Amino acid sequence: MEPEGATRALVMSDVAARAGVSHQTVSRVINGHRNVAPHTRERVERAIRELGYRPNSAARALVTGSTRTLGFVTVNINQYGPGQTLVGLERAARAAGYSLSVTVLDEATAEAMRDAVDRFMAQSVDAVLALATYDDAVEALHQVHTPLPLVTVQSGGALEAPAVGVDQVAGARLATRHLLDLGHRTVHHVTGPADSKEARDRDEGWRAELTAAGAPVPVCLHGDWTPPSGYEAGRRLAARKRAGEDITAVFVANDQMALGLLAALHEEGLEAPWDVSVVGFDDLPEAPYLTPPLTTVRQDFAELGRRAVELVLARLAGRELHLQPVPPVLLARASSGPVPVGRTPAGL
Amino acid sequence: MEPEGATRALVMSDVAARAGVSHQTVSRVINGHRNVAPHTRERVERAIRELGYRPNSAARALVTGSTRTLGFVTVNINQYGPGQTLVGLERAARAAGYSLSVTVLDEATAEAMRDAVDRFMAQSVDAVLALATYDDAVEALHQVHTPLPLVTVQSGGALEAPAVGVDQVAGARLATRHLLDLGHRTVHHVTGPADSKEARDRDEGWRAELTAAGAPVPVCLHGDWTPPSGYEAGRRLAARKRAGEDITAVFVANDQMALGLLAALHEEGLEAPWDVSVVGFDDLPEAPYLTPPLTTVRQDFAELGRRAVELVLARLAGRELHLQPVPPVLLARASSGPVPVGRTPAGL
DNA sequence: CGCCGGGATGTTAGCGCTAACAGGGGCAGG
DNA sequence: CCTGCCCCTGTTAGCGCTAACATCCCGGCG
Repeated sequence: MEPEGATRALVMSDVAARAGVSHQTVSRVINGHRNVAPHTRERVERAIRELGYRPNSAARALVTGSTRTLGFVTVNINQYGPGQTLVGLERAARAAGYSLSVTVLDEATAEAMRDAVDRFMAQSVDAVLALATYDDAVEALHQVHTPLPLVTVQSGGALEAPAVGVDQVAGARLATRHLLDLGHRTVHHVTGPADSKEARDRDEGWRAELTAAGAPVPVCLHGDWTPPSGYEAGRRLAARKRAGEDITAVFVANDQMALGLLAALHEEGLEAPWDVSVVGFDDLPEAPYLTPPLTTVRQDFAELGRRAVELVLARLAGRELHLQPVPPVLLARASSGPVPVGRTPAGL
Repeated sequence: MEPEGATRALVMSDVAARAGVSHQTVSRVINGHRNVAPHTRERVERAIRELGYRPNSAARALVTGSTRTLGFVTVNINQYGPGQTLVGLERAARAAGYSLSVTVLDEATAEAMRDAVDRFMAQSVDAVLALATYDDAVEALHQVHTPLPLVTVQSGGALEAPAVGVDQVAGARLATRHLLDLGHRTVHHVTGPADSKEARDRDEGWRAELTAAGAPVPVCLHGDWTPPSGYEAGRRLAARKRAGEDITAVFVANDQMALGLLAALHEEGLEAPWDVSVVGFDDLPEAPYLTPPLTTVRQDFAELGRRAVELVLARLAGRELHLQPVPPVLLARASSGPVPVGRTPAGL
């Protein structure tokens, strides 16, 4: 047993010498080639173990052309969705024997995106995964002429590149349907930023469900995913309600804004679900503990990550693969209830 | 102008040929060596630009022994702190010309940690950054005999390895002091998980401040960072208060638990700050929009990331560097107020 | 008995880059 | 005008690995 504190880096020929074979045989063992005698294989494996040898990945990458690294670029990881997507992706990549190199964009501009992909190329990652919900980012991705396989996540198919995502439209319909089922005449909507495909998809789903139900489609309010913007929307909504507008249900495009909205409503003396029902999107860990617990739509990020990696590996293997969007799930909690007319909640 | 759609990867000698120099001169230009005639340098640079050439990082890594990649290993990135730390780190690493390879541990066990570091070694990253707030992780880090420079983040100096962190003790003292200054006789505390150094540091800071002020040190409640555990603590606290215990102020070890606690209190008919003052830790984006807006302690993760990278680069350069912990900041909001005796809040 | 085929192993040639040394031309000083 | 030095540039030799080819040995068959 060799002491593991190596003064000099171990190389393949050290293993070869110890096993009494050529370095090429060691290489064959490591790469699992057949045509190695069982006896030899075992001796080599023992030598590797005893020495604690690790193949040099740079040398390997140089000759094979693959670094077994995936690049992931995203914006705004401080939001729940991107963060969870990262976790899901990393887990899936690791399971497949790949490392994940991460870039967090400061801003969702075309230039920043191009720069990030550029860095990935320089780093010679095998493929790039991009969380591209913002149009700027998507556009930048369009412009990047790269021989690298590219898979976009949550881009809503806005790009011809292979993509995976959670079905945002379906999620929004779920939320809207839920409120309609509760007896609300219609549902108001607070959107995410207009340049986000995700936000537009949720808007579209909301609109579609309303139309399908023959409900009027109210003018919607606009936010930017952040709690302050939800707060602002809440104030405006409260004012409109006080002015006599018939507002009983609101679908907010994400939980963070819903939280801000709830706070504003509360300040204005309006309480969910009694005065107005509120549904969010994302299912933050905090959602069940808001006042009131927030009804919301959950996205399965682990599954999303798994599919993204699956897709990228398929492309790497030259296979074409088409994946259906991941279906979201509605979680009904206390923030949504029947229409406020003094009756106790009855329906569902 | 060459068309950039390359059928074959560009190599250094392509650039050399175009610029009419040897590949070594190209190398010199790329690596910013002096002793290159301005005229030549410019011609080479133009050729690089026109061809869109990018040096092959694997070849470079092979010969220099450096991949210019940093490995970052963390647990539980779905929490705000780790996520923000990642962002800060990535930003700082990128600014220094390094890439960040990320591993998210499924569980904070020694084995998982060892495995992660192992992978990093195989990947030949230049150094490893570890977010090691859990004892298991710290212990694992102890056991990992690696020639790789290792810098721990938020480990509270529990390891002899160089470390950076936000001063948790100071943050907890800030929170406690704030409540004491408001006139509370003492401050109760909901801790994080016992095997987290961060949690213990906050506990220690709370205890120290109380002792320094000559205030009694109540038995504390235990949570695990999650909203449900905070909720649970809130219920118990409410019960104790109803049972006649003198509870007027609570310092909760993080915002997520504080949120759960607030919800439980609300359910029990207790409202902050009227019935009890609550202070959290982290400053989630949601904190200002809770009901009531949460007083909390903010950690500067961007700065933390910067220092971590600074430290790791110093070690890589052979310099020894000792950095002071990053000071946290208290943000007083509506969830904390004077002792409840029927008076309206006055001070601050 | 010699030849052939195929499995096991060794040898050689790069992958694309940087480091170390070699050369060559200009300018100052003798 | 030559020497010597310095600045610039080119040439050569690897980094550690894998792929392709060469070699060897063995058994089977004509």
